[in-house]
Amino acid sequence: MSADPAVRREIPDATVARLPEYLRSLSRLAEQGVLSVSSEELAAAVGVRSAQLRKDLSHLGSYGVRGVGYEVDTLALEISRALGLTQDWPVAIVGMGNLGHALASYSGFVTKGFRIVALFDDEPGLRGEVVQGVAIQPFRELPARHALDPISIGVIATPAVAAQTVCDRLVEVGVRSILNFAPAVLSVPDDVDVRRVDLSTELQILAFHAQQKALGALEPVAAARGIDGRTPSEAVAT
Amino acid sequence: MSADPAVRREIPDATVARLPEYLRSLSRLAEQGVLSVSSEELAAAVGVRSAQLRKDLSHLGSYGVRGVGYEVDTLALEISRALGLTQDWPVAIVGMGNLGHALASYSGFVTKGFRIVALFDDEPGLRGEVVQGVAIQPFRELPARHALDPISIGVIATPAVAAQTVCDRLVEVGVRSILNFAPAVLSVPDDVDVRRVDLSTELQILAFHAQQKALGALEPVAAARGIDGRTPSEAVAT
DNA sequence: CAGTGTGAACCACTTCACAGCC
DNA sequence: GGCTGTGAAGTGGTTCACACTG
Repeated sequence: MSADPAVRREIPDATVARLPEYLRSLSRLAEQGVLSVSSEELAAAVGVRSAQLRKDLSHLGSYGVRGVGYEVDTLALEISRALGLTQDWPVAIVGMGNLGHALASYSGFVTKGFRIVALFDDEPGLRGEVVQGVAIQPFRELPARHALDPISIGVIATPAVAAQTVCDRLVEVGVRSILNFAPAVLSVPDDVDVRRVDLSTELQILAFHAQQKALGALEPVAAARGIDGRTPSEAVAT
Repeated sequence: MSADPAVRREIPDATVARLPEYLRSLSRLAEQGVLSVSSEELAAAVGVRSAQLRKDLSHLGSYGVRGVGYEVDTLALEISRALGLTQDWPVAIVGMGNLGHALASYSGFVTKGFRIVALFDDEPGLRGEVVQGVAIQPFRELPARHALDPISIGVIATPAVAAQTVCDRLVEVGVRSILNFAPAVLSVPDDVDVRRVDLSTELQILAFHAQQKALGALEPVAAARGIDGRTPSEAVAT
């Protein structure tokens, strides 16, 4: 195996998942004119431990100053670079119901690196409607649209039944990154990356924790005196 | 202590996060009239390994039949029970923009266990609009609404700037489970459970993987120099 | 015998604690 | 002196492989 010294690959998935949070906090700090932060401060803002933050950042390289902290701008730039946000990612949304509209209008989209280049929906009533400067077109236009200006990321916001078909078409034209909001498991080739966001899954997880709390509460025995000051041992964490 | 023998608590978070997926697949199978599945089949449908599935299910109890598999109905019921879906969870949505509308209309909501009891938005133009049988009301009505029919889960679908205030009010009246769609980190007391769903985080994670793939692709010759890629062994996984 | 349930090995991530540097 | 960067220890989750059972 290789112990390549000069590399910055091999960033753990768990770290990658937190980088966007760090970036968001850094952007806010930058807006407020803050020039420098310590790992302690930034970690507090994001809601992680400072050791975790430092370890995460160490995967990107050494961008802090010992005894001082991190320069906000520099760190933000390095995280952006690591995430690939210094380049432009053309995004297409398929399915322009309420969710599709919400996504298209979502401010976070426009910000860093992402650019909506196409909106698809076969509903005749939506044909031609312009959202955020982009006109909704029938999904069959995908190949032509893609040929014109290649799509990097496809967002599926259709009903579950349509999701797999839409996904297949996207993969067909060459889209390799898919964000799926439909409650369906998509099957794709190995080289395609799918992430799923699902409301009902999240609700069910909340319900589980809520139930646990409820069950714990009516556990009379152990509560010798401690209903109030829960030991800081382990709160229900995300 | 806490070695309660008669309990089946202590389900790992990672398992809890997968149970909703299992449940969804089981429901689909049930619809198709399938009566029994093996761990192999169900795992394939969900996209996990069969050993993982069996281990997960073992945390709930022993509901399979050796040499045969799992009875679809029974297993679905047990998972529902474990997740707390056999009871009713009253949900309120705050912020009825496109996203709020999308969430309110989301079919997954209505299904198991979740019931929308209130929709809030201060926008005068939305006042009184009825979505899925529930009228939108000003957020200041929260305490009254909650007193009338307590809310278990609050969904925040407001802009980021309003999120913390909305969250504080929810916590104030006693809501202990919050699903946050706003791109903001909420601070809450220990006993409140917050889950965040964030579009731009997901996009950024996709962008990272896409970039990795791109870098890997132009590796064939240039490994000698500082560029380095990764071994082609394992593809980018979620 | 086919397929579950599970100890044990393995692996990834987190946390600790401190050396190193500004 | 203060804070980063990081080996080492600790924790939790996954995978293996097989004993067990209907």
